[in-house]
Amino acid sequence: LRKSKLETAQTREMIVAAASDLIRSGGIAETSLANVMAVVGLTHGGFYKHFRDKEQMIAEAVLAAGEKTLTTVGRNMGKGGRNAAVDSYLSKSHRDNPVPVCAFAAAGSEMARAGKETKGAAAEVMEKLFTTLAGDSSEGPEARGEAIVVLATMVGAMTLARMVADSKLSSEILDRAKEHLHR
Amino acid sequence: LRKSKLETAQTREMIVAAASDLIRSGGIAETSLANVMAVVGLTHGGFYKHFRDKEQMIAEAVLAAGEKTLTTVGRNMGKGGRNAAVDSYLSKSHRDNPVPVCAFAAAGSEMARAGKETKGAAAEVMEKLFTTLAGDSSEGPEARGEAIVVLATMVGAMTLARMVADSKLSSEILDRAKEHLHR
DNA sequence: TGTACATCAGTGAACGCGCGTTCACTGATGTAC
DNA sequence: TGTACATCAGTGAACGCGCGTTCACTGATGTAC
Repeated sequence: LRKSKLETAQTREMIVAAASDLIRSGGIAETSLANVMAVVGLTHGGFYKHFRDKEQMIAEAVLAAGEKTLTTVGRNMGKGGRNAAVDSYLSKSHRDNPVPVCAFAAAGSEMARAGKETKGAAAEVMEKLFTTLAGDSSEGPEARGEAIVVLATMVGAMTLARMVADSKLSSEILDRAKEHLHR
Repeated sequence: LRKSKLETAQTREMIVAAASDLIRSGGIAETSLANVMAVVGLTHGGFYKHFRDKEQMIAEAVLAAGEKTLTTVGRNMGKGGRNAAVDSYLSKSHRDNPVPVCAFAAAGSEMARAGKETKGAAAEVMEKLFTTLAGDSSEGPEARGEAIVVLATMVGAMTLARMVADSKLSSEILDRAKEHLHR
């Protein structure tokens, strides 16, 4: 049952959005094509009318997830500067969210072993995040370097905080990282 | 063909060591029992004479990998203090090592979704690393908090550095993190 | 504007594969006498 | 110390399952006249 061009484009976007959610909640390996298509409400066979293979979808989903992170970080930067962005990222609600905002903390070590397309998408998102975290140009030439450190610390702290079951230790990690990154 | 108690204990250790290597090179999901047993030189059926299930082996392997990290970090702390430990961790050779020293950077996001035993092992390793990175007690009461930040930044920076294919950007991430953590 | 045909989004069964786990079996090790 | 038997480490086939991918088919959409 052929669909209109508009519907086809919408379906493609829905697949990418579903994959973006599943990656952030369960990582890349657990994001199966059958699950993605089921979320969209389609059967898995139709997947290949939209994508060459799983890798292509994952790469686009990483990009889409990145846009979500950028929007959130950008909004917080606008509201309360870098401290606000840091506090939001390292909050308990972000740690416990079943569908976290940041794909890097949710699937970073998998992306490190992913294919070219996925790593390219990750690099693209990372560069944009550095720019956003560096703030406006009045921040000086050190701003980019600082932004790199801020993102690395946030991703590492969130990953460690999610790795431990003990909530006291987990909170301690988030709190020390927040303190450290405040300026 | 029953083996002697000594041989049985050695086999078990070899399985854990093989799993530790495979986790650090390919993560948890890609570490299949058949691969682990093949590395040891056995067939996969015998696995269950040593472990209840995959989870138990993974948890022990995380602990074993942690001991490796602790030894390396401890040795570098002794030789050149925290700066030396940071430089070694964030070196290009650690980034490019097919069997990296640190399981947290290699499989952190997978550990965050792992079972109780694995997360317990991760927490145990983490506490020991905090103590080692805090140095001797002359460092003051801030030492533990600093150690937490140092580990989070190292794990995050290494994960980000491995995620990008562009080696200029990857080196930039490692260098900014090293600079930042030096004291 | 209406008709005839080509296109193609989506279906659902099928493929080969690797996974974790189970099991009957083998024969050397460990133990009881 | 020697013998008889129980134990159990390791084998290799088998299991059910979910994976990514392919394919013949359906029928609405898009296009050419």
